[in-house]
Amino acid sequence: MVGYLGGGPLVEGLLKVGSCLEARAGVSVELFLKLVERAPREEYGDFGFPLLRFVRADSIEGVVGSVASCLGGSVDYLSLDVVKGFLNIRFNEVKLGGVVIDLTANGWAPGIARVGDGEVKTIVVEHTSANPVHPLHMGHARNSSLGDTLARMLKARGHRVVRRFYVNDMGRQVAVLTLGFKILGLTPQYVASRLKAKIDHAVGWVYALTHTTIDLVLARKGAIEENVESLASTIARLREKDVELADMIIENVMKLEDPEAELSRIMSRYEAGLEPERSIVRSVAGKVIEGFKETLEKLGVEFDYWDWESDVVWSGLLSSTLEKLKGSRYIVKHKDALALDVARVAKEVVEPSGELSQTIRLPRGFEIPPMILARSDGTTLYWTRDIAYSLYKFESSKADMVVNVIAGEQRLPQLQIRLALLALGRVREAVNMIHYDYEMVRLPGRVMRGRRGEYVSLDEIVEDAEARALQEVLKRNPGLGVEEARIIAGKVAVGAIRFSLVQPGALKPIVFDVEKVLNFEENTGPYLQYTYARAHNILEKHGPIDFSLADPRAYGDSLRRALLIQTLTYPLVAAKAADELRPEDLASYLLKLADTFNRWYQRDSVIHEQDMGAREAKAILVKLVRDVLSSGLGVLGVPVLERM
RNA sequence: GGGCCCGUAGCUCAGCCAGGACUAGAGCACCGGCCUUCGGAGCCGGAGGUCCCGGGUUCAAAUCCCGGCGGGCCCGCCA
Repeated sequence: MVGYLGGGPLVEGLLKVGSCLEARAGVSVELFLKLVERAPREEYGDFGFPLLRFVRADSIEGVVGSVASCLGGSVDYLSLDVVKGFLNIRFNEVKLGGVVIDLTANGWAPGIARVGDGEVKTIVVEHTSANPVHPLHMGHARNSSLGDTLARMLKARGHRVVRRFYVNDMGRQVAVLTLGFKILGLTPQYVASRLKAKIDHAVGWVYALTHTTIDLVLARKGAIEENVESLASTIARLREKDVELADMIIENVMKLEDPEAELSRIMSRYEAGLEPERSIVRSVAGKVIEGFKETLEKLGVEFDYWDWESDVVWSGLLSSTLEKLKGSRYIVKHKDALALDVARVAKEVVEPSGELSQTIRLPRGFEIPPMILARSDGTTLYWTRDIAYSLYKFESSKADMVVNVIAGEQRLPQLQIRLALLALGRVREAVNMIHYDYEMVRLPGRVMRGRRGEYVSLDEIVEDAEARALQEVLKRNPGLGVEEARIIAGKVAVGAIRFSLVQPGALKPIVFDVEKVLNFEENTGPYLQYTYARAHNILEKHGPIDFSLADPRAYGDSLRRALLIQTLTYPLVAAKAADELRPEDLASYLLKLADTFNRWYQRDSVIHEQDMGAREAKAILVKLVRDVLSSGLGVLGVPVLERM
């Protein structure tokens, strides 16, 4: 079983019940923790476990009696009983409260329960990995928010976490961009200053213009199916920004007889490390990455490593991996190209093993197409490089697990990569490479298309949110200086954006709605930030807590009691959310906690409390809430604020 | 044509994986109260639902299975 260190008295109580249940009823502690849940009604107790699923109805009473005697006197602050087939656990709030008061006096605060010493893993989280050809947009924001939150959760759980960004600089997209800059013969810095734009935005403009013009050429030749008029109008729209530069790109691209051949040439020259492609790509993509960093920094997202796809090739890692693949018995020729028969890997390696087919996630009855490893001209494809990179992620960090935060549209290639790892005999890596998939953010009625310059950039969203937050802050705190208001507004904006992207389950399609992100009311990040600020200020007004005076009998009141139980559940909820990679569970827990707290403090004053024992006990409750919010918001990357 | 994801109040979502305490919960918007505050980004109350549809399994289905429908994504010597 996984450990839950430092979970506090409530979690320890539950764990003891779980281990007694394991000893006396054969229900594993793990299963117990999975199924135990808050009781829906107070009269049932605090937590319930559906024992009827595991034990015959007529023997339930006996089993629970046996569990109770197993517990013996080891925990005196909880009791068990049976209602409607559920094993119900009720905490004695006065005894539990007493334990908590002592612990808190000695510096304990609820945080994510940590795994045991022997269970610490090294986990690589690769996320965002946007193509360095245009600025980050809302779609990437969901990826970054999820990825960064996962990394924070796993780290708080006690694991070693390595955050990686994979720079895709070898694909056609970068080649398109390189063509644009080759034509211009200008640096991205110069273009940016001419356009008076942030550098990644300026590069994005060159990219969209070059790409769309290429497509126009191809469409006219009938090589691709795109509407010529709509391409032309996109070009006209983009051109307005800087007619002179635009015309250079447009005219020169139009002159190309075979743009596709030109792109291939650029790609293979870059793959070979030749100039000027090498310098152009590295400098242009490098500048875009600088723009990414600036944007991500605002959101509190950082990386440990920026891995360039080209380095995977130039370091020889790709060729050595390819050599190993060539030695595999699953290698085939597919229409003259070197390919891997991943369908056969699935049939021969995965299917016979029930365990593998669960983790590898094979779609049922689906013909998995062969995976082309190299074009007939010998150049490689991005997924071939991704096989090598996958191995690199494991090896360079000695990782036990790799979490790839990648949109759901890449499910098939991700599956093929896992199968390729199996073909190489790398079972451990295949099983421990998790595709954390999420559905993409869409604009109402259409998708965001970087190659047409159609997207809502993340910088714009952050700016809008900051402006909106600033209005709110100034409205609510007229006395605040503008500088301080700006700082606060920035944090509120980040809280709003990150929370809104992490709160819905990752598989829910999100249609982007500015108003929704800019809403700061209940069920939002700012609502939680506000609740934290209130809790903090109550404690400030209250002054230092005198723990020796705190009287746990004060926790008999039903809202206070609810708050006590709820805050003490945090270590378990957060640990489970981390283990299951479900940030949304943590988000909804925090919202519920904030609701309970807001309901309570408005009708049960702390600093006006006359009874000193109750006053200090209540102050401790506020501290528990504040500490939980601080931990939870920290994990979600929502900044905490003491004033707002 | 095949595969995968999603479908719960007008809107955004939780609950589904591990079926029972569900008389299906929140928020937004709407209606009515709290401007006598430990800061109203809050609190109290109201109204609002064929849990997409149809079968099946079960003592019991929003939850599991089958078949549809609707939306999205994928099935390329693109990334």
